[in-house]
Amino acid sequence: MRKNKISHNVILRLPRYLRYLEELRSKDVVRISSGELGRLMGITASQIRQDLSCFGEFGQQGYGYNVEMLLGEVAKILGIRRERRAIIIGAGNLGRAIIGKFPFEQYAFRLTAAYDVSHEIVGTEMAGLTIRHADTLAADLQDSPPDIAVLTMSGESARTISTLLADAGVRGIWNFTNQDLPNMGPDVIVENLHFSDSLLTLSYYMTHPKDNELEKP
Amino acid sequence: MRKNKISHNVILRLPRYLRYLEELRSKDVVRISSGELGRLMGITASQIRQDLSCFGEFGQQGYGYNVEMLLGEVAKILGIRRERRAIIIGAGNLGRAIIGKFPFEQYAFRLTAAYDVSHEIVGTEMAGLTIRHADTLAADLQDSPPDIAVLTMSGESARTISTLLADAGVRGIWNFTNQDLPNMGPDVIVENLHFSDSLLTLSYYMTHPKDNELEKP
DNA sequence: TAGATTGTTAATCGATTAACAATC
DNA sequence: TAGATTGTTAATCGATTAACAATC
Repeated sequence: MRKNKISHNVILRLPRYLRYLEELRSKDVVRISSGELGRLMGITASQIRQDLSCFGEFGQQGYGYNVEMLLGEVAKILGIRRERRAIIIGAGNLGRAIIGKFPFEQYAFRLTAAYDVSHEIVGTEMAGLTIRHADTLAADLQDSPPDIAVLTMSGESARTISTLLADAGVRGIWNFTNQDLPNMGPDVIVENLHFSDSLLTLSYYMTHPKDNELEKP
Repeated sequence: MRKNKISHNVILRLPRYLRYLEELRSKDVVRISSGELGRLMGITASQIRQDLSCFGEFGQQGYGYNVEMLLGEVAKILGIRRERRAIIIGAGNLGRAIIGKFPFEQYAFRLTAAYDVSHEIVGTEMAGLTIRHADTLAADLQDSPPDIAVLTMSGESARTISTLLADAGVRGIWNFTNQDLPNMGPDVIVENLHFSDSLLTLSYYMTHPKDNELEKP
């Protein structure tokens, strides 16, 4: 039975389910029970069944889940379906790493434009894209804005640019800058990837080893 | 009063407290109440007081918290104190972005070595570091291992290298690869930064706009 | 002093785990 | 059929919010 409101914790686990199911499929595993999957992932079978039940009934009593089918369902839940367009703003080292290495296609995204302001970078080609000058961004957005924008430039311009993007109809922002973005209303989803928050979490757990204790029965 | 066990949720909020306090300090704000800070951060005053009370008593009735002092306390809780050493493995675009731009010093880390396997990269200098060949890693670790290692190479070698690191006494791994690392026991803390999990979370919320509804009273 | 705001205890809310009837 | 495992309901556990005495 579908729940009305899906909790954030459930949503954060979905990509993990996807990863484990992909791994199982790559190993040609056909079926998996919540018990086995739970052991693999280090979570309870109950939690898996509870999580999945938010979205539908994907298993079969006495059998478990078909890996291929469940993978497809989780992908669908996560929105990996028909192609969406992405642009990236900032083609410095981080931007280049993402342009060159990140498997957008795997998640049904297509990177269609990249921007920078450095005249050494603008005009160069990278993974089939010619880097454009950020000054042309506003005009480029006029026609048909992309679904998401990836912010990999330095932080100062993050707030201005994200407002520009939101106004142009971009509905998702994947924010790698160290800046928090202004609230752009409920129609624009922002996902932050704050490197420093992550390092500080590591730092905390290294400083307080006790808190990391956990045992499995 | 200090709690015995600090919940993960509390720990994840600490870096955010740090960021907001830094911003307040940069604006020369001297004191802040839990109420004000809560309004700023979009969380309840209760939660802030509850969170902080896990670690000690940092406020004063009728006054609130001294920004400078609380900032110092949060930094201390997060382990930002005397210098710790970090090495980075992988000096491709992502590695270079981190070597060049990430403010390790701000978090009391000092980047002391960088490794790669490409002969085009090995030997080059970057932010004062000469990139070393990864083959020398094992030997380099003998003397005194760094506190943490940052994994920014491609994923295939992640498992092997992290075992090597753990055996050498590295106590923290900041993992940017798309691989999950093997369990290296309670003494080695792993912090994953899975780009794709983050993009999928964005994708989910863009696909299910309803779940993102939230209102403030 | 009066007003403000803390730290903490109690109440509420939500998430995880356990249990089990349904059924493949 | 018998065994296994689901989806779901109930029980437990934990986290957030509210309330308030203490006190600056």
